[in-house]
Amino acid sequence: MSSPVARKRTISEDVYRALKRDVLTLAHAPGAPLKEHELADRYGSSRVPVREACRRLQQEGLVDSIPYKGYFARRISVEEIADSFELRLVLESHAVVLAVERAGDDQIAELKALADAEYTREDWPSYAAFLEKNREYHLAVARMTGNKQLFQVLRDLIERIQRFFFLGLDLGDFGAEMRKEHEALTAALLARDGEAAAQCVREQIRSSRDRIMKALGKEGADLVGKGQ
Amino acid sequence: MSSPVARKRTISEDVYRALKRDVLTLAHAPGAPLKEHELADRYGSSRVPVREACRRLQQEGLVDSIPYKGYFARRISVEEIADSFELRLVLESHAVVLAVERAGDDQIAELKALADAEYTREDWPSYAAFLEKNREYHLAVARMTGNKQLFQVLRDLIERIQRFFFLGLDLGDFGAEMRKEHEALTAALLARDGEAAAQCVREQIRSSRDRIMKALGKEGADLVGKGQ
DNA sequence: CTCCGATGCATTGTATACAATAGAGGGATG
DNA sequence: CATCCCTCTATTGTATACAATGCATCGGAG
Repeated sequence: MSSPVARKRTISEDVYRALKRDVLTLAHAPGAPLKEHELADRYGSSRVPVREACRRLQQEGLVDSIPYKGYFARRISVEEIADSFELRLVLESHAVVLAVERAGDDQIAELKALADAEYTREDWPSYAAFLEKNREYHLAVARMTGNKQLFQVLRDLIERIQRFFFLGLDLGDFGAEMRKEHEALTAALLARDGEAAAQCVREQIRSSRDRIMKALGKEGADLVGKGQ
Repeated sequence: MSSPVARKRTISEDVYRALKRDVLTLAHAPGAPLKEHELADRYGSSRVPVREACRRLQQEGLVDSIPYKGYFARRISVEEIADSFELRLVLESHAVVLAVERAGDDQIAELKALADAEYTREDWPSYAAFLEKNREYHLAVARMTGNKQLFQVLRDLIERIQRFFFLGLDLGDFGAEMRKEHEALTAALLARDGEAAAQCVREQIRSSRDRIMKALGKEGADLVGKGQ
């Protein structure tokens, strides 16, 4: 699925990757203006690659564009959070059913290496690495469907959802829980039990959503919009 | 859902819309190189807006980009067709269930105006208009879910699928069939019968897919790639 | 004091100039 | 005759110059 030839590097591509990373991790806060010249300095290019990166991110739903006003890191609303998890529930619970039907045992076994993520609290890099590994796990499952369209849609969605976890909410300590959920899912996949796998995924997604929603209710009233 | 204020017009936005339309209707054949200067002439701008439009379409999966080689209207493969319809089946059959739960009677009633599309064979503009109206019907249903994330994903997917219908395949005469299917779906929605609505959608999508796949098998071996 | 409009500045939108790359074609060499 | 390499050209990638727009500021009118 990933291109075997090393893609030619362009500044535009580098800026896109860097800017996307920074938007996903909220290095650019939701709603913050992305000034072309500032970004050009930050990423070491001229305005042109910055603009191309912004346009791509706009199309991904990570950036808003207002003509003659500028680009802005997309705001996060409770509506977006609710909608995103609802969509993810549909897509991913179906994805695992397809994975059960189509993945090889070897592919499923590889998941185990991605299922053991942990992090130490109050340690941002560790937390970011944990989220990254968790995302890789889910993307690996999505890839196993063999459906590239589904994979790409789910990948983009999961990336957008990543942002919610960087809001600085107190989500409690969910490393251990997530690890158990991953192990249960991997087991269900290996057992070729689609319904059990789907159930795992549904629980996991609801659990993530509930953690965020609960934390939002308590402390996040000012962090996110109410969904215009 | 659509912004009430008239968005400022920029050349970049105009080119994006025009180029997208032309890619969707295969005015640019799958695989055809999109030369920046040519497009700039065609759409009456300089290369900059063309490049921005290409970047956006790249992110939508309608255009491929190869650094220092150029942009290309994305090729169509049987794999993409199969994957797209499989994904659409999941998304849209779930969407109608949500629509049943959340849409108002008035919204559903508005569907009737979009359900009566017809076309005359061998008449390209009529055919294009028919497909357009059909798409609007499905987008209206997607909108009724109230889930913007789902709507946008489904909209992009349905747009990509539109391309398949411009391949020039002999799909038979499906105007009447589609109209009946739309009426059945509208009725199911009004009756608030989610399962019946989902069944309608599944049948409709399978029917479309089968028409295309069957026609491809007969005449389209050279029109599309075999995957990868 | 408030409101309104003009003016200036910061920022984005667009065009163009220049640099880098890919690919084709041709000529020398074995 | 095949092969390699060089050059030349078409095309894209990037930087920069200029135009258009939005916004804040300031000054005057009421």
